[in-house]
Amino acid sequence: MRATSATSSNNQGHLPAGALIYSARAPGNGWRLREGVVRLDNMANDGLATFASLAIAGDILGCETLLFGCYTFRATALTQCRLTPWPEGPEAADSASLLTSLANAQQRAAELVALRGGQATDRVLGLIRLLADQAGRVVLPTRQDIADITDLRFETISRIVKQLERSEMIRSIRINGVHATRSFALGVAIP
Amino acid sequence: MRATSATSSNNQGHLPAGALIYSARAPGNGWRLREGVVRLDNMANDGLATFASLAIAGDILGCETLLFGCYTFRATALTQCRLTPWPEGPEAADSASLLTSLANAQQRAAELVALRGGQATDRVLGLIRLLADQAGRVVLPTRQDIADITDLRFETISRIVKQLERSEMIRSIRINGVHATRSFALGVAIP
DNA sequence: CGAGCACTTGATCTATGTCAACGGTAGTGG
DNA sequence: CCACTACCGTTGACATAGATCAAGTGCTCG
Repeated sequence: MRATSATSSNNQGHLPAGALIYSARAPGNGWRLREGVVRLDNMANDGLATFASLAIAGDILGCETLLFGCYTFRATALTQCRLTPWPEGPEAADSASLLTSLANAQQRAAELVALRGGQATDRVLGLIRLLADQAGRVVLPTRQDIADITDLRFETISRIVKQLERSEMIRSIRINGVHATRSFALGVAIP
Repeated sequence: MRATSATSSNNQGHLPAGALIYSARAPGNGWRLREGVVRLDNMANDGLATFASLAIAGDILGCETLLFGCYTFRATALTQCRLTPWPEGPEAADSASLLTSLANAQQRAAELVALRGGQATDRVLGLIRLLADQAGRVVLPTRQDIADITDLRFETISRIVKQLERSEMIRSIRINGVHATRSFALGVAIP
């Protein structure tokens, strides 16, 4: 783990959870995230990574390489991901498509802000809802990754997830190839 | 205060601190923020405003109106602001300009995230640095607005600002027309 | 000069952090 | 196929940063 790169050989842009997608300050191209969840980190000079942002299906990653020639953040896959190169074909520099991406980015920023404010339980629930598919199924990142995203501690996340499970807000399900403690179905409809 | 709108008569797009720029779900056009700091809020159905995002000089506001026909967030001026309509002239739907805005938006999201994590003092200092001009001068928003941005309480902000002043990290200065408790110069260089 | 905010400050409470020990899962190598 | 081991997650006991509650004080503007 933590070795594969999107530019390396991979099966049709599929990357496993935990994989490094690209490194900060490395050269490369942009990507469209088709499936999965990606974590972006600011890399301090001393090599310390601090959570910077989140990308979910549909988002554009690394568009800044078109401007600066290299990536600003480090990107790692939090769940299994599928990426395709961006810009591509006629969609390319289409300004209508860019406008949509800009509006999406501003919406995503607001969602991220919401995940870092208020009660701990609400933050975790907010993230779970953000990551859930239409059927209410989620493959959660590790407790530590959830903690980094919500600015809480992994022990706190562990307690909250367990409590949500006990109160039947979420229900553990098994998905092949996914760690037993990470796949859930929402017990209640997404509001 | 809290009454003027950007679309109303105003002197050359200048708005005073506290002014409403536009309301969520209202129709209108996009804006380029030329000077000042703007707060964006998510408006719940019950009229409750929750902080969603921050815009600083150079940012584009309300670009989603081109897609949806109305604003997603409510925008209010935290300091005196100057706005110009967007898109405008040749800059218009230029995809290079949109790409820059997209990269900026992603950078801004990361900065916002950083303002909501870690020690309270670091968050406030981070915001002060984000808002300071090149000379290290800042007109701070109200304690309550700083609290909403950093997800702290205004009493906590008050204590922290006072402590920064006493430890000479910041120094109060007087600016005409600005409340005595809000204008500061950084006592230490911006790292 | 007086009213209304915005800010300051003290005392106390509590949600979450911290530290520590242990348990379970899954990947690895014999 | 099993044993080993490295993570990852769970749980308890205790500490603390910041929240909350409660008076004040001092700007600004009318």
